[in-house]
Amino acid sequence: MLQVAFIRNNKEEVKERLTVKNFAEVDLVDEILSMDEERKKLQQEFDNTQAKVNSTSKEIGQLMAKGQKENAENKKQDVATLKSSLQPISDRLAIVEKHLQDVLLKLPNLPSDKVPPGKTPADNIVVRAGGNEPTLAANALPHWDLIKKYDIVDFETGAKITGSGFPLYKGKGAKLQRALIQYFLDFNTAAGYTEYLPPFMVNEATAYGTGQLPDKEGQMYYMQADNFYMIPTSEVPVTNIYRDEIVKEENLPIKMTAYSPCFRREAGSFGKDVRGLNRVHQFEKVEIVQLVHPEKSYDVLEEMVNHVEKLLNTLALPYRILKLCGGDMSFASALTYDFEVFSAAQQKWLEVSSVSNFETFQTNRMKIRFKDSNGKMQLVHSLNGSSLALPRIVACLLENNQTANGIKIPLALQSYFGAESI
RNA sequence: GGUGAGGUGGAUGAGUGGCUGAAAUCAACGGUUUGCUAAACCGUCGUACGUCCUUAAAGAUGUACCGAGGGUUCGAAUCCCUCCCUCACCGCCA
Repeated sequence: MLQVAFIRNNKEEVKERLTVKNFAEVDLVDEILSMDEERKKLQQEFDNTQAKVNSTSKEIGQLMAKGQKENAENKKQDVATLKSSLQPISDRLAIVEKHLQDVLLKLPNLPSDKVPPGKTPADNIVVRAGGNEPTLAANALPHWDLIKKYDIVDFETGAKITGSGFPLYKGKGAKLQRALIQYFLDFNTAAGYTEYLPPFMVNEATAYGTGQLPDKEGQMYYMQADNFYMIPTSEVPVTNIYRDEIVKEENLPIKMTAYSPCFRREAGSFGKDVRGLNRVHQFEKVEIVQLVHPEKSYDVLEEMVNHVEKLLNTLALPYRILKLCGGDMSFASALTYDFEVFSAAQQKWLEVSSVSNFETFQTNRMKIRFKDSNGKMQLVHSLNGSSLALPRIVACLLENNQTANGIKIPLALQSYFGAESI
């Protein structure tokens, strides 16, 4: 959520940058500012009247103490009059504040000035690429055939148990999940990230904090009886660890990592690109999150990108890093790098990580602040990235590493997996 | 699910209708003292939204906030209602 004061002071810039993100309702900015004006006027009126009520009430107390009952009764009348004039003001104020809040929640984050213009994924910029594309045998199979051949993921039974898009991993397939999770977590903690295992359901306040609500309401599984949401990523519970906290400046950066299953309804995204592990409703992911000093967030973003790149390199998969254009960025992000791996049998790039700087967009909602050296309150910046999401890594790994003698497990993973191949 | 006890500032904790935005202690910060550390002493020490003043910082001032939301009252941390959460015990249970 953007800060009203910032919008007030940078109106034209805000509009311009929202346009970069292809945000259609730029007029909301003017609406916000006029509502904020009204809010301030009402607040002032309310405060002044309330101040009179308070001081008069104090006088009444003193008069009562002196036994001047009649004077006190007169003052009571005064207060009653004041209060009746107060009611409509506070009613109106509540409406304006609520409306202002609702509209503010609709505004996406501003893209940073480093964001390239563009509308579709085709406008994203390839920053760099690495790894080597394998040359596969003529009879190479896509991963949805490989998982059957080796009997490691059973979609049909997953669908029987729950529904489509809920894979049932089996045998070495299950162990590969466990090995990847363990390996990723170890890799992250070695880089100074503290490991967490968070709740997999969150309440409403938490879902608002990271921006899932109200923007992505329909994308989360919802438990009506308890008003909980299944997490779409561990970013949600992990970033909220520090909600409503004032952290010490010297404790920044705060670096956290967590494994969790991720639940996504993926409403409206059926059709192509959903075969096999390419798009599922439940998947495993290891996430990294940082809360940092605002001056450092863009350096940290690069650091996180390098971290993920290093991890991908150890898996020896062909990858590329994209800087997302304005039109392809998520609601809450100011700058995002996507990582894609090349799935050789599908001849297709698959997204396996998204590393973003949210600046103060999330922390303003969550009120995660620190007191700077001048004693002023400032919002910290939040960043996160996948390190890494499993299904597409597995898809790519199966396809690219298939041989006549089975599927080769990358060296870095072998000690976790306990074998050199499937 | 049941019963009981609770939720007050960074922490402990006092506070049962006006003198309480909140005692006291600890922590933290600044200073004095000091060979260093420690101790002692002095001072500062919540957040948000406004207003005034100012180039700004600082300062002054108003309002709100003692789990959340309502209510009673001239006046609520304090009384009443609803909800949430924590702890203990019981029940159920991986």
